[in-house]
Amino acid sequence: MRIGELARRAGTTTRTLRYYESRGLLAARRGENGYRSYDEEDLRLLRQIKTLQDFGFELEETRPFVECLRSGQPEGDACPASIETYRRKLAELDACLARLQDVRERLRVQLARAERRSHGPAGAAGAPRGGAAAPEPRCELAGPAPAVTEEGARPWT
Amino acid sequence: MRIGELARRAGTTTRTLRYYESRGLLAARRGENGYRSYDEEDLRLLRQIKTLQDFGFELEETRPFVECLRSGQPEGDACPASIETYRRKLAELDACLARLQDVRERLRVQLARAERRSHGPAGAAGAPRGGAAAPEPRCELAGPAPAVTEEGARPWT
DNA sequence: GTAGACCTTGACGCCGACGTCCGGGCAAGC
DNA sequence: GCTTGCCCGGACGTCGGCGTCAAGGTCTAC
Repeated sequence: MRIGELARRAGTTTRTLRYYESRGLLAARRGENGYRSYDEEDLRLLRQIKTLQDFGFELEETRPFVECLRSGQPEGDACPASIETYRRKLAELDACLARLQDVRERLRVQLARAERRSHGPAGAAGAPRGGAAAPEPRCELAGPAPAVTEEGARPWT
Repeated sequence: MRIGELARRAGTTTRTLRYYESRGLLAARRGENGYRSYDEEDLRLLRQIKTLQDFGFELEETRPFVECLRSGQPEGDACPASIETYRRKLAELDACLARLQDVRERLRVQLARAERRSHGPAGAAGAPRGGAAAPEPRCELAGPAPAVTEEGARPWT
């Protein structure tokens, strides 16, 4: 299959695929006309990458998994390097969670204090009021995957 | 005081101060020679900004607090807009924590499965072994503040 | 007068993971 | 032949929060 189809099936873009190729992940064969050619294996590699990215892995960190798959393993995390990466990532996540929880608590306290102060004392200035449509959570983790569109039947469109 | 001194006292750099000025936070008076001139109030503004940044606030999100202080309030979070920002941030943090915890759990499960598989079956390839010096936690929150250097007595140096 | 420490503005660099645009080639249907 | 749709590579843009360098002005001490 060509790059456009692979991109659609993987729920990504051609630009992304070319980018991955430039980074050395996901090499493509070429047809006579120079077009990139992919197979089902490549789709699996791509899905592995996407899954890990959803877990907050950086592109580089998905490399062990991709190479593991390419080495013939049925699962990207069947190799020691992949498992090691899992462990590192888990540790990072724990450190991250600890920090965020600490900050959350401190922020909560600050808010409580500020609210207490603003209840009694003077300084009445109309509050912003009304839901201002939350802007962006920001977790550097990308929301709950936007659903991978499989090629077949797409009633919408 | 001039920009260099303020930067030192606030534990930041002159570049940062000029950047804040360009963003409309922290305006400076100018001396006859064109040099920026700051006072203790500015130091307070800066500290407010730093504190919030440590909490993961983006620069723009510190604006309500800074303006609150400039309006004469004794505390940057004494204004409704600041409190509103606290609330938004707290909500964001909660959403972020929920996502991270979910990811953590999924990652933990994946790791456990991968480890189980790699215990029995073949595929013995020397594991990386040895601590590889943790690279970078990444929380977008900046570690536990590097201690603000106050101008007076500095035995080191 | 001259070295050194400080200040000024302006502009480019960085990082990650792509988005977007450009000019041009290729393939298929009408 | 012409349009439409896909493909190619190259290059610049994005975002936040500054770092870093360049070329020059200012003030102080010796």
